[in-house]
Amino acid sequence: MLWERAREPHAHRWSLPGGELRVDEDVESSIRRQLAEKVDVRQLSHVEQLAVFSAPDRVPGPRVVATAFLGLVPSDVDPEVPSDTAWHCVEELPAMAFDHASIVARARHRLGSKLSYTNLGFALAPPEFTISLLRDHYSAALGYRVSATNLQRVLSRRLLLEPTGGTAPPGPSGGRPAALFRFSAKGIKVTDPFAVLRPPGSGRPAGGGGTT
Amino acid sequence: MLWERAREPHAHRWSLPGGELRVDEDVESSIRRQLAEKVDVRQLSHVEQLAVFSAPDRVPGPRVVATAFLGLVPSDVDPEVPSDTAWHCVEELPAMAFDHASIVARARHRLGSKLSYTNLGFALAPPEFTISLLRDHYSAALGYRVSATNLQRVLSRRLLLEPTGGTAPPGPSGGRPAALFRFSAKGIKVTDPFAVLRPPGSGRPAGGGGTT
DNA sequence: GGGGTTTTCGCCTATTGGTCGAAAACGTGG
DNA sequence: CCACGTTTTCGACCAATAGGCGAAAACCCC
Repeated sequence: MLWERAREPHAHRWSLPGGELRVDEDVESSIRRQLAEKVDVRQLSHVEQLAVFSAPDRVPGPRVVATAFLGLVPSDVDPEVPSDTAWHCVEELPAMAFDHASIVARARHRLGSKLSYTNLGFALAPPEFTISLLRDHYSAALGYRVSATNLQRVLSRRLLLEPTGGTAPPGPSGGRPAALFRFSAKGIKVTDPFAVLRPPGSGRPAGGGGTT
Repeated sequence: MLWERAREPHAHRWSLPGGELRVDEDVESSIRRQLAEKVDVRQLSHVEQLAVFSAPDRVPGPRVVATAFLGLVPSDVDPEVPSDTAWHCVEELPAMAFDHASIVARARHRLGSKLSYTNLGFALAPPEFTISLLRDHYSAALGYRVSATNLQRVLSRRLLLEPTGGTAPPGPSGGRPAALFRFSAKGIKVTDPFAVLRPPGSGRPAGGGGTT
């Protein structure tokens, strides 16, 4: 989600939402506030620090240090955004202001990596979803085709998929109705690493702490 | 590596090395400068951003935002450090100033996680090393016993180990001389994630960009 | 009811991680 | 110099995971 800058520098170029850190908030509170106030995005399914961008010349004038975040919104929510703001497909991004293009590149890389070894994929989907929908999100994020068969098997083995019992109606061209699933917390708990060679006894990789 | 604070606040408590960001440097240059100037640590085998710590009350007085780093030094180099600075074993850390204990906890978690899915382990070892030495480093970082047999096989399969042909003399209690290895760049290139389900053609997981 | 479509499931294979025990190559002490 | 303890190395074997393929299931429309 980008908004079009009105003023110089870099007028009319697209930039990431953000703003200044207040003295009484930490960086995560700050980005959540910016997103809520400026573009009315409140239903973030995942927020994590990406990196600090601090090159002295990253913006003209006095140096600005930015803490970049990766934020995800489920695909079924579509927040109303101001007129100067719009969603863009990551495959075809416009010219962006400052170093924001490299920030986006980092975010994409991070998301792609974490999809395979965390349960971050569920942050992209609605509470109830079909395997096909989930596969489409994975494909979009990863940039290549993903097998629905394998995706379901891998996630099932990790105990992350729980059938709701319901089914979704097929599309206009027919087809078997897809079973609905929800995310199950019985499996891997965290939204983060694990899989460290293999902790001592545990057959399952152990969960770690927060968003490291 | 910690140094003991002389002044209030938190006098006599141990804290992580660091300092203020200058206007003409980015955060990584800054931490490298601090380590070189203050504690004469110049041979870092790996440096990566950990996270921003920005709670308004993390230090007394005006708010200080810290960008924390994970830095690794090979086990064969032992930089001379000032008298108020000392190496500490992560298993038995002293009381630490501010929120530095939580920073260390994050760093440990990050290192442990990345050991299994990156080649970060080689940053802990000298240019030439035995499997036993490498295993000891892995064990220390992970906090549990690691099998040398398995470590060697896993790393070999990833094409990361290259035998030098030489051997290391056995210890005072005898034993077969250990073969020496060096890190090979033929395998996974990056010091970072990959293993994304499985990119299209590639039998090998594809490498990504920098230190994301 | 037949043809096209989409999902689901079962079988088969390849790769990876993990364990175990034997063999190799060294010191040492009688 | 020869048995013994020690450490490393290597092979065999097993379990868990990932990926591919095709058949069957369940729906649409005509």
